[in-house]
Amino acid sequence: MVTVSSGRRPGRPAGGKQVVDRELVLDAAERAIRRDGPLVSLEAIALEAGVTKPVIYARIGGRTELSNALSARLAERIVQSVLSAIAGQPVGRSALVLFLAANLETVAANRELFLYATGGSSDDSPQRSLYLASQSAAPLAAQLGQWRTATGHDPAVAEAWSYAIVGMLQLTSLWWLNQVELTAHGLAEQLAELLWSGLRTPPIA
Amino acid sequence: MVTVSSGRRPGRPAGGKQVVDRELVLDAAERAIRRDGPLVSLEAIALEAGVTKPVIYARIGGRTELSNALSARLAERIVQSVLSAIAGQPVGRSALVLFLAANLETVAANRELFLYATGGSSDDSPQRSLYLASQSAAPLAAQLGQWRTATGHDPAVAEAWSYAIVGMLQLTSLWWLNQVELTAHGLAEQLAELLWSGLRTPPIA
DNA sequence: AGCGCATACGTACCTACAGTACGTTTACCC
DNA sequence: GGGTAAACGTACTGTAGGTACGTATGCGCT
Repeated sequence: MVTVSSGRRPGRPAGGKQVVDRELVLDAAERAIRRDGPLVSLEAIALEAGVTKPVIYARIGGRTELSNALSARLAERIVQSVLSAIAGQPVGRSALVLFLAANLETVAANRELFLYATGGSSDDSPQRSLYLASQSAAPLAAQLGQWRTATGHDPAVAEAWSYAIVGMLQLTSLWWLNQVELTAHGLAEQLAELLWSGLRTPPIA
Repeated sequence: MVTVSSGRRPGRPAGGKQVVDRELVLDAAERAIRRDGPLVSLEAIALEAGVTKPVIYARIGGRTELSNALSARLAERIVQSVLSAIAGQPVGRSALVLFLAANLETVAANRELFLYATGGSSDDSPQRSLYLASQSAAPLAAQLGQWRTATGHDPAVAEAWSYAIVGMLQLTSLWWLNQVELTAHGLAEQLAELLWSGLRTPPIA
């Protein structure tokens, strides 16, 4: 591909202000990902933002940081959505369903971004995947630990359990997004059944 | 980097036999990954195998297929390890612990390969991640469905549950590999507690 | 007002790597 | 013994991440 000319001439732009700030770059990156899939190039993102690559590097700092920033965005959307879904609800199975459904719906609403975040780039993505997961897992672990203590149980399992639940949601979402024969609520019910009651369901007989 | 000269001259090798076959290429790829991390180049793998890139393409067929083949290898090792661990065991919590521990131990024994398989490359890795997961999830779903039916429950949840369990193990493994303050058996116990009894643990009081 | 320095860019380049066209050597078969 | 197929390395192309450098504008200082 020929080098993209951005239509502007070199030099500081008239007005003395930055043409785009960090948030606008991330917005452009999201649009580019939605349009071109998880494999977008930095140049395509820069073009979408109306600037050139060095500006991306000045605002964000390379492909790794871009991936981290976008993953953090998605994680925060999920956390916010989940928090508002279970606000005021007593701990219990129905709250768990709300938690799971809110998570699934947010993922579906940010489909391309989710696919990008879960392994789209070429970086040390195991590390990033873990980083993304920890953003969701950390608040969950805090809640879980607190609840375990309140009900008289050992809170030591909270961290492992939170990663377990986040991992369960991650892969299940990926699977779900490629099959769609199930509503978010339907899948949330199935997962809630496993998480709340466990495999140890006694025989009907 | 300069083009790697492999020491051999062009032309069909004396003896008329292939210098390396598909399995040897995959072995070399594993060694290269163990040595250089998940970001190894195809050239480095070719060098490790003692051949050049076009041979890799002839045997395997590009980066995507290489990733798939390596992921399939890991998946099969995990499945085999798990099957031999629970062979002859009655369904129950202790069998679940064995299942989880065998899974974790195999992942730990193939650390670099696992990191490579869970997002190391630059391809459509969401698809590959799902492909890898399905290799573990499919047999699990069959067992789960069978067991659900045998105990008089709806087997429709089996597929979602199997992906849930595999995803749980995937992310938990990733987290565990970066912290190591827990034995495989210890973590397996914590996960078994969640999976077997669920969150609905009644208050002690 | 005019001069210098910091700021905010785009252009053009370098490098690395996936993927491929082509030539070269050996084996096999009639 | 000659021709074809198999097996392989060399050398190239395209693309994408990352960077050095030149250029135009704003701002403070004299």
